[in-house]
Amino acid sequence: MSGKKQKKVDIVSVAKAVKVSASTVSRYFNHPNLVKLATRRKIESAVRNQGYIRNRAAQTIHGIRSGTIGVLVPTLDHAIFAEVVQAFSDTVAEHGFTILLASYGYDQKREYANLRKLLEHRVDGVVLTGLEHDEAIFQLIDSQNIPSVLMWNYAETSRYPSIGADNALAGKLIAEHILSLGHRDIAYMFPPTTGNDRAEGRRSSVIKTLNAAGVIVPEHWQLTTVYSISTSKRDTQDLLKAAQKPTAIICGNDILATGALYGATAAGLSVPNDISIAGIGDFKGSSDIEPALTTVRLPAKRIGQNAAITLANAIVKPDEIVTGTHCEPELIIRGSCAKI
Amino acid sequence: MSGKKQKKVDIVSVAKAVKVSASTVSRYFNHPNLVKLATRRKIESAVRNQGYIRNRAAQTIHGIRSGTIGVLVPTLDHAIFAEVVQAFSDTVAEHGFTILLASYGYDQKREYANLRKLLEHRVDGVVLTGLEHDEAIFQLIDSQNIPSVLMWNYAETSRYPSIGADNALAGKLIAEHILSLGHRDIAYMFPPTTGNDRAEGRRSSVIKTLNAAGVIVPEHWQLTTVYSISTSKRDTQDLLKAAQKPTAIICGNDILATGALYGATAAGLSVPNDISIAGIGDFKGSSDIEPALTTVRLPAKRIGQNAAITLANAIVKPDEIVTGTHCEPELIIRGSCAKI
DNA sequence: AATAGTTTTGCAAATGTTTTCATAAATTCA
DNA sequence: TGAATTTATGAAAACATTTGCAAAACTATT
Repeated sequence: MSGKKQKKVDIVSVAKAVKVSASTVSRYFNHPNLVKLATRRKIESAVRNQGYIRNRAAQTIHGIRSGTIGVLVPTLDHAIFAEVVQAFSDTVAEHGFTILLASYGYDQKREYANLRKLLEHRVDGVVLTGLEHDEAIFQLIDSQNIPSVLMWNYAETSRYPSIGADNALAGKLIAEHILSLGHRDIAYMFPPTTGNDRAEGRRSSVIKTLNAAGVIVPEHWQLTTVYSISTSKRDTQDLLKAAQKPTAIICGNDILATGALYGATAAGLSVPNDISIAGIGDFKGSSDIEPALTTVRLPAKRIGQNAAITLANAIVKPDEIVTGTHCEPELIIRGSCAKI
Repeated sequence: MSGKKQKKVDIVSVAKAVKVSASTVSRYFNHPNLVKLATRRKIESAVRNQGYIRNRAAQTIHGIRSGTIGVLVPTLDHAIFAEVVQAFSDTVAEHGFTILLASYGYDQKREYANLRKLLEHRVDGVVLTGLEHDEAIFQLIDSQNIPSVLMWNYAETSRYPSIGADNALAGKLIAEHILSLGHRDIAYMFPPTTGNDRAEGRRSSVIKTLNAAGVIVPEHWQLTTVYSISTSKRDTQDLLKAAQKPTAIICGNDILATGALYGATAAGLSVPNDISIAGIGDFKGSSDIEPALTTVRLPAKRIGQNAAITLANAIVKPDEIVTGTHCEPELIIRGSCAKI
């Protein structure tokens, strides 16, 4: 398009322009202090007006780091994952890495296939979402011996260092809070938990905490509801049609809780006077809804940042041992729950 | 870790195991029909038990496509961008591409720097978000002559083919709707529009449409509010304290509209009886809120998919000319607006 | 069994860098 | 001013592949 003939511009063409060897140009980029200031200046200007851009691919085959980190998430389409990825990406960018992102829609086969793709690109490290993955995935990563961390959930003994919140603790916090408000007739609503260790951790710990306090949730108050405001709204309305109503509903995440809130209102109940509703997550918007949602904050941003720092560090200092970090969930008391 | 000594596994080690040359193994991957079935079988098994993973970097320096597409978004932290990226990523994945993602927080300097990074990785194509970018960005892309598309907004004459919704049309649709309901005392609320051609397009077209109908919005009803439910809630409350109240508020996006809805309710007004509130975007949740939000749908998923198809096609068929696509915005009438 | 044609394979060069080693140039010091 | 250092540069090998060309190994045909 432009007047200049589209000549291939590489390190050699830059070198030629400066009348210097390719090695020197290479050094200009990688060990600038080894090249004389005057030469550096000349190279700089040649680079500029040829529009030369370094070729990471060519560097990578020397065993030099690719400068990419593979990120595997189930989906970006949940605000909370988007937030984690955003924080992760920003933070690794500060360390000079770019992320290769792949999402697998909770499908293990796709997760494995995506991981292979990332490895073909010789990513310097990998982040997985959640603690549990197909054994084949772990083995594949092991075989490439590149650093890897698990983000979002935390457990002291996970296959790789984990950076995240302890979901069981989150469940415990909210259950204890509801109990402390005097509730005994409690319903709960969780998303389907197969292949989703995060939701499952919360769920079982809510149940355990309630049971420990002597509260047994009758079967028809144990709802399983897909991740959607409209579905949880409908399910809540149905639940509240019965003569026997719970005085509180614990929801597995804030989306479900938002739906439950709408559902309760639609059923003619006042929140929190007639019924208390609690979520888990503290999603964006949860504090703005009317009444504001009592929930447990899972610090997405902090998790993303910490995971990024941990992984970036593991990459540049391969000999240090890598440890996980617990990003504590925190009970956030707002208006949607009240004393009975 | 395993018993096998961590031998470097490359195409050569696979070749050795099969007693065949590296070329043949290479062909096994790239032109399988050129290698005898029996040999193919043997290679396959060697690949499997050595755990060989192809090295895209080594291919890439031969001018072969890298199989990556660079995606530049202002942020992932708005549901709507996350949705676009998700759809884009899923769709290009079907064509064998992986995305290199970089976000720049609406900062042009960072956008440029990120673009350079992506180019260093020799992405096969680039998507930018929105129509307007620094001239340096366009020039950089031009100089590398790789295909590029603009996504999210649509304009017939954009620097690169654009795939998205016409934001001016979206603004027109909602303004016309509000006018058609008989409103004349109209306020509007937009995010700061500097460096955000999307919001600006909507804003000016709302103003134009209102003016054309003889409606002039007084200065104190022209609100500029940052993208946040709580801020727009507060601003709306303030606005509605005055004796003179508008009968409708047009909001630049659904987040602001949601806040406005809360604000109106908090100010003791009933929506839509006392005041109508309209948004733009049709974000997830907009249909679930009470009352459900009247808005204009910007088909994020469709945009992402179309952008992906367009770019993937431009990459594999470099000679075809590439055209943009308008993904029509659509007026969605729900409960938050009523006849005056 | 010889020839012609086809299919399969290997050799070697090429890709764009980095790095080691050696040499040349510049600087310091006596 | 020359030797001893130090600093700056270049030549060539290396990295993991792909590919054009030519040779080898088959098949088919007579």
